[in-house]
Amino acid sequence: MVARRSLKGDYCPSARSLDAIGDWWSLLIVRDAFDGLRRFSDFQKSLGIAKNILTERLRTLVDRGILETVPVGEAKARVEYQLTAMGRDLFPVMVALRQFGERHLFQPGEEHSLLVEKETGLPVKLDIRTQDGRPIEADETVLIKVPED
Amino acid sequence: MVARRSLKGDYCPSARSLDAIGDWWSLLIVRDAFDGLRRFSDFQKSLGIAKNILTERLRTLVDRGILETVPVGEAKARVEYQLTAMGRDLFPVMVALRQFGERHLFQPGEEHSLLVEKETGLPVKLDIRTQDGRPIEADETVLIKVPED
DNA sequence: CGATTTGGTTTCATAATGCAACCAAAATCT
DNA sequence: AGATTTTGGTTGCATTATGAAACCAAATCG
Repeated sequence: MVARRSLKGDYCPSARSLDAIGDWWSLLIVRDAFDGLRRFSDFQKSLGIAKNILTERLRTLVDRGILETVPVGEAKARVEYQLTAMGRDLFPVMVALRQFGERHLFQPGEEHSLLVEKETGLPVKLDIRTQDGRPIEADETVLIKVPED
Repeated sequence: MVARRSLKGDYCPSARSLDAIGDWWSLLIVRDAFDGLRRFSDFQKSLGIAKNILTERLRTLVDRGILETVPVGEAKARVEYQLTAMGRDLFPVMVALRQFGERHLFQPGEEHSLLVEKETGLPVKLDIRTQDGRPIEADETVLIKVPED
């Protein structure tokens, strides 16, 4: 394949994000981490991912600061994986993907999962707003370039 | 590689979304489409993607209803690609990815692009709220299962 | 009308991924 | 304690996905 190009140096923040978590499995691992999974075997069972690939993905997610290992029990040999603060900041990405899926990728009445507020049980909303709080659409926005200092 | 598993049947909306747009190039193509790119050669120049892969990705994005082709000029042979209504609904995903990147993947003072409101030039915000408008964090939410009717 | 650009397709080499077998350390059972 | 099972991987091999480059027909340009 000649090694796919890294986007780490791209000036577009979306591109860099995809570089960090945009491969096939990484976001699914992060989703499971948000669901509370912590052990190698948990991820493996949940995703049906090959073990060598899971090993590699967990390693790079740790390298990139999205997951961290915590020793389990007395021994330092066995670890669990949990989201870092940076990893938890992927929450809006997960919610955005979820809402797109809910809206467009399910038949009406089809069984699916739903993200709700713990306290009230009501579905959460995600929206894009201006600084003064007015909801805004894509065509009312534009991309500008912020030069280096 | 033995053909990676499709998530089209997964009950998790995030998983289905990733199935639709979660490969290496698709979201970058969608990002460029939001930036106004429409021609094969535009995407090719912007992304540096191999032409055969671009062909395949454009085709599946059209198949999945995220892009649509519009004939250009008189001839039906030449087409441009534009986002469908469904495709435009990926806007929050793009913004969420962008904001994560801005926050975590750039050095302070490093050059980057920024999404702003056309009218005011002010950066847009994205946040997750309860039904009554209170901003909410991941740990105040929980996933429930919505059974089929 | 001839040359160039656009929008691909085909071929080939290589990297990424999956599967299955294997293994050491930890945990559990007797 | 010793035997057995589970956990958390690693290794080797087969296959798929991807990229690069060559090629090509139709549209466009001069």
